[in-house]
Amino acid sequence: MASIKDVAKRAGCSATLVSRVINHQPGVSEEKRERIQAAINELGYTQNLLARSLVLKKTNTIGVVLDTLCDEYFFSLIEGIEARIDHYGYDVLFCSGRNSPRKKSNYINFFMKNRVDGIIIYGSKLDDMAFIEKLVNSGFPFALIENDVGTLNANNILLNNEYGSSLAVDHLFDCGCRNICYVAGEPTIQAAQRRRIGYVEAMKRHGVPESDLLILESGWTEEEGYETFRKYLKSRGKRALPDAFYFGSDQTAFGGMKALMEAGISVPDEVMLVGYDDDKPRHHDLPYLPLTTIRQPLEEMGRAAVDILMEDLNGSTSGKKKLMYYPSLVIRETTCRKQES
Amino acid sequence: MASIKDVAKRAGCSATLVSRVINHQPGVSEEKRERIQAAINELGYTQNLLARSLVLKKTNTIGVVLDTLCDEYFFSLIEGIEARIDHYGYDVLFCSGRNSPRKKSNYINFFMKNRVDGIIIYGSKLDDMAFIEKLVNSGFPFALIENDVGTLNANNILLNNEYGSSLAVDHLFDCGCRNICYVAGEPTIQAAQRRRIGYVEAMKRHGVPESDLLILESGWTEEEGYETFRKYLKSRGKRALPDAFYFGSDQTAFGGMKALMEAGISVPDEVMLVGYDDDKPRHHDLPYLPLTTIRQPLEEMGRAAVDILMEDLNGSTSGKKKLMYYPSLVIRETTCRKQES
DNA sequence: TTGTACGCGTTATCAC
DNA sequence: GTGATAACGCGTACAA
Repeated sequence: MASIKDVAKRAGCSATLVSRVINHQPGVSEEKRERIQAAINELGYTQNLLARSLVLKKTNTIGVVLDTLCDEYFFSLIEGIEARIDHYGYDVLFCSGRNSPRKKSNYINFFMKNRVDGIIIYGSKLDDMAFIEKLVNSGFPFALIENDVGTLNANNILLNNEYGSSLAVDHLFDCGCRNICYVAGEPTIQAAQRRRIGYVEAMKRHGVPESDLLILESGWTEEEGYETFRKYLKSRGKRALPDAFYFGSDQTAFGGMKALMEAGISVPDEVMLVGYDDDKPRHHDLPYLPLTTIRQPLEEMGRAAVDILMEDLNGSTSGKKKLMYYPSLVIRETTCRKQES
Repeated sequence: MASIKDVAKRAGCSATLVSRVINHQPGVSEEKRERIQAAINELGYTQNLLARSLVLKKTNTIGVVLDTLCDEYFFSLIEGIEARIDHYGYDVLFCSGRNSPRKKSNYINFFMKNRVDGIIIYGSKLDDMAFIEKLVNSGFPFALIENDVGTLNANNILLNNEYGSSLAVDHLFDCGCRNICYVAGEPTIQAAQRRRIGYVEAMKRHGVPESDLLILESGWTEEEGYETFRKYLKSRGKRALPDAFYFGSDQTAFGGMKALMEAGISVPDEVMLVGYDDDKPRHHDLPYLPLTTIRQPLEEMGRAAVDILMEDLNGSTSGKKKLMYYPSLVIRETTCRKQES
């Protein structure tokens, strides 16, 4: 690979002038500029960003670490990040933790070794907390989405999951439901815990004593939801169902819906369903009913993450920022206001 | 940020020893090793990969450039790449051209400036050919998926689109269809042209004269497919439909299916449908019929791209490699063998 | 306008 | 086992 010196030699000048030409800086005579440009073309020279960033102590790049790249759920977030980053003239690099905390922290470490100026990290399992703490102590600029670091001094973009649960429960009460079962999942995920707490609080607010609460434990995939509901329906026999199920995740809800439909139970007439995430079914072999759900403003959060990180990078603000976003209710066909009888 | 020299000073030794410790190399006394490790922890030192890669002339990283990160279609490809890359101990960085050829070439240029050791590029619009040529001439290691560069000397992983079309047409003939309309789209996409050619050839092989061929032009999104079919159905009035439609893309097929169902036309009884890509509907508000389609071995291609690139990087082979993959037919519910009458 | 000299943080070479 | 030293390719004071 041709270096800046090779170009200089060929153009018959010093590397300084070549550097100026590459970076569109003034202070080069037209004649030299042309000769240098010609030499660049002849040699097929490209700037070595490694060396450049090394001396500049700046890469003009930010890294994004997600749990996986293969989940539609992240599309809005990615679009938000991409849309906003151009505004700052930065490049974005994405990588995936492939659903492994170890891989994820590996990639964060990779980025921290001066490969990027700042990192945007989505979510995390609870057991990553030690890692997050190390990250905070390192002083490396980053913004963390959907993982509450509490009092730790970090840029933190959060979603109010308790509020989401209250939206769901309130809506179901509006629809005339009283006996609402929560389908919980993945206790290692922070959001899952919060949604569960939100459910309990909302039910209590509606006057349901905690001892009357129904909670079904399930994994958060469609398959697990399906299995959970098959067993649940089987074990109940002919006993009456709750008025409604509120699922901590849409995927679980799709699985549950499938099991209910197969059992001949009519949604929303016999039982109403509310999910969480505004996600889509992964399978398409069934006529899934459009699911009432809780939507998170992911695109907006992606843009905010970029903005916050850039502020941090430019040192325009001193402290770290915490932002709280609120989800909204999306009413579809698995819930409906029942006729007053 | 603490540098290797800071660590050396604190540990009371030279940078050389610190380097050995970081890179797990032998030739350091146990005593020094411990003192260095302690200094590293106290200073919160992290290796600067920029400097390391600069001197090593190697980043141990490959870059992947896709048209977009927000399309399920790429999931298998991404998984294939990720699954295989670990085998080589490399890191992968993804970035998206955001469906803009300019952005895409920007990112390729970015990667080429010594940020990665090699690049995997998916697809391309036909008008990128000039850019591809530049890329080839640069000598930078890369593998190009789904874009035939012809005689250009490049690692090229291809899909036989003509073969896919012949699978579709043959299957429809098997189902008793004779009058098969091809729904073409996006002439700027190489694959679209090939599929069209494949359709024409297959029909001719079945004895249908070229002048009898039916081709409907349409964009490749679901919305465009829907609009195309609404207009088409309207303009035809009561005249008979073809026996079948073969779509150059599943998305178009979903749109067409929607329009057909709305018009009260029964699939597959009145008309059969075959798509291409083994894609999923983007919308879920309709009970889409599982679509018979042509599936591409994207995961395998992703793995192959990594393998080929690594061979190239290690210089174990001299020339560039060309690989041709063949799609397969996936029979679902939009086609069926009709009863012999 | 132009060139020299130095430093960025790292690793490899070669003495000791 | 240990430590100078040079080199990677670049940007930038500073001097000319």
